Amino acid sequence: MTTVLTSRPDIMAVLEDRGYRSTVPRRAIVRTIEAMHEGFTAEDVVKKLPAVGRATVFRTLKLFLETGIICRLNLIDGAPRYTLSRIEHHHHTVCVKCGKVGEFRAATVERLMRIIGDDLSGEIVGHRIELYVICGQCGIEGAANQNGVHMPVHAHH
Amino acid sequence: MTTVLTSRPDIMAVLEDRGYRSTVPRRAIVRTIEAMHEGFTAEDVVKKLPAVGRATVFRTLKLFLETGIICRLNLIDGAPRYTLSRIEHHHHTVCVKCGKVGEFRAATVERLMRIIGDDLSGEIVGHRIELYVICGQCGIEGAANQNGVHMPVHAHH
DNA sequence: TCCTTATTGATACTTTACATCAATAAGAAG
DNA sequence: CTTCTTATTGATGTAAAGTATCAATAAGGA
Repeated sequence: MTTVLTSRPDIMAVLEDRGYRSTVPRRAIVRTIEAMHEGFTAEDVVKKLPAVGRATVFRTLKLFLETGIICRLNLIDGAPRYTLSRIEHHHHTVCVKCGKVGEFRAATVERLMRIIGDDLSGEIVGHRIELYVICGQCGIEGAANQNGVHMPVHAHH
Repeated sequence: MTTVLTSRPDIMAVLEDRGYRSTVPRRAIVRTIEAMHEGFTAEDVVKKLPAVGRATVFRTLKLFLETGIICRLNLIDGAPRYTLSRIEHHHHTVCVKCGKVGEFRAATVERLMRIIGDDLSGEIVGHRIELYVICGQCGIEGAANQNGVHMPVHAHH
């Protein structure tokens, strides 16, 4: 169930269908983020592509977000993390040790939303579910271990 | 089920139990955020308490967050929003029109987590669920209406 | 090849937040 | 009530994250 990788449509084609141009910086950014599995930050992209202006990176990520090409996760701490949208509607797991982002789907979630919606006064227009996990790899590496990404654990609200 | 307000313990008492001092700025901040229902930003507190230094506000909110006294919601856009923790474990609704934050509990959610956890490789250490809604009031005020808080709707991931 | 206009990059700026550090005030002890 | 220790504060500077502006450039249709 974790990280179901279905085939993804060509990103530039999606953009062109919407009337956006296929430019050198955009193609570079697409290539870059396709190569970065398990999520990336805006700063990651800026650093990997010194030839592309900072503003352009942020503009492009924003465009990709609006177009649904990428997802954004606002973590408890640190900069937002992005992932390529691989499956239509999904939710995220974030490893609290290494920051790796995974995706999952669960029909149960959608059913749950409908149940909760009946109890609320307002109308539900969207939802966001993030699971904080200790990923397989970090679980193995265990206690004697210090990693880069810092994630406090008071994330359970 | 929405916004169950159980009685909340005295915040300063909680802090003192943990060895923190009861200071003038801290009491001022507690009073302020207790008066602000439906969430607040760090900047809200800064503006309401010009006598309290900016750094102190951020430090104190961070302390409150670590102590579990307040919750933090990283919205899609704009500054993080905080709420007083009124109930032990809960989730949030955010109005995409006015930004008001509500709280809810649902036993179904906890059950769901256990079901999903069985399917994941890692161990779940926490979760976060946010429902994006159009709150009762905003729903009534309807279309001919422009509010302060801006919230894009691509929030359904 | 030309022409229109979306897009870019440089720059400056804003917002949010943290680090530093001397000055202050909590509160325990006497 | 006074003294003493040290947590806490506020001013200041700085960092990080992201946006606004605008002249220069390059996409891509004609």
